[in-house]
Amino acid sequence: MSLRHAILVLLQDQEASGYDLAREFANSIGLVWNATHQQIYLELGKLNEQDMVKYRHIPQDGKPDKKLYRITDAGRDELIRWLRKPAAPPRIRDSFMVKIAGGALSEPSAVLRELEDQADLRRERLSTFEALAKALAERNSEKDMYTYLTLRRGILDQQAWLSWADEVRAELHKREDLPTSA
Amino acid sequence: MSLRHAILVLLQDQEASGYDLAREFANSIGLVWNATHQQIYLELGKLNEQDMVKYRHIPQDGKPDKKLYRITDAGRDELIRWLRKPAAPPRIRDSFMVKIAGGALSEPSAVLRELEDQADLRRERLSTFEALAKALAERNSEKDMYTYLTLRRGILDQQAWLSWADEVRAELHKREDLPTSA
DNA sequence: TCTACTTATTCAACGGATTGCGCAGCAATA
DNA sequence: TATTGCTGCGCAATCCGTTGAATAAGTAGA
Repeated sequence: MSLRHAILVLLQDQEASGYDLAREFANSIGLVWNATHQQIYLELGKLNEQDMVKYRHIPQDGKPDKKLYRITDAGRDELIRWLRKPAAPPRIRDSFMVKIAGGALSEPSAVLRELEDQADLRRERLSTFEALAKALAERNSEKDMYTYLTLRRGILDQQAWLSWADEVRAELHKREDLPTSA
Repeated sequence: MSLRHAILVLLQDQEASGYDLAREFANSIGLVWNATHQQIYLELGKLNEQDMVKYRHIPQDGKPDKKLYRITDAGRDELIRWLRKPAAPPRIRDSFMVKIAGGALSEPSAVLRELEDQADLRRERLSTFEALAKALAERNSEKDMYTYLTLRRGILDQQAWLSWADEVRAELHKREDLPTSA
């Protein structure tokens, strides 16, 4: 659980609606970790109940009304408290690892096929991230730095996965008698 | 959701109780991804209802009775079906990324301190994994291979995180005027 | 003109995961 | 003797996350 804190972080800078947050999410942390708008609205509701945020109701014409949320002092306190509290590193929860263990017992070639599919996806993601990171690095602004670092995290993660895939491929070919190419 | 499939994979080899599975989990996939016994018992219950597994009730003296679960044909079918179905790569859900974005706005030094704490943890985990992997590689048995690959995944993951931490450290030092050492 | 997208919020349902608790008895150790 | 730790199972509550859908009105494009 840290979506609530992610929201509080984003609200530190400016007032925003749930919709705004959903978009901002998609452009920063969400590049790597996405949250749906439902989640965000839900969390905003809870934060409001707990007086971590408050909102102004803004009637609009042409567009639907919106609620502009702002962080409160209680919210800022909670955020700081959370920042101080050390967090446990997240677990890897990759179903593909299960497939490797399972596939070897039934269909090794199917696992290899999926390995290649996943690798393609990862390579694609990698080049997307690299392009975005390059663009951000050139602008070199203070505000973009966190987005840049987030992207770097994503990049290193893809690279690590791809290296792992190389090892898995080699191991499987070594053990089974499988063709060298797909 | 792939705990159910992880369980089915483990049950392919042998009959096991929930307790056994919890332990096996801790020694293979669970090195990297842990599941609690509650989750496992719950999942076994559901799998049983759906006839994916069946069990024999084993009375014991000295110890509490146990249920030895075995995979059924329906379970094996389900497993194969799942193995064939391509899965989406998991998202990175690391609250530390949120902290970086948040900490810079309030207390950069606290974030750096936690970065080092996390790095220590990761380094520890890394050397544990490396020791285990080395031992497994020497035994070089067919059955250990999947555990070995799982460990390699964990190792590469820790290394990637540590590289990222180096970048974060460098970036933060570049921007803020902070001392070079902790 | 009809379709599709954007802005904006919310409800409902389900399933997965975590936390906390309880029961039960044996073995080892402090 | 008292405490801890291991084997073994389970319930209940809560939370987190995903999917799907509904409502509502403007605007851009085929």
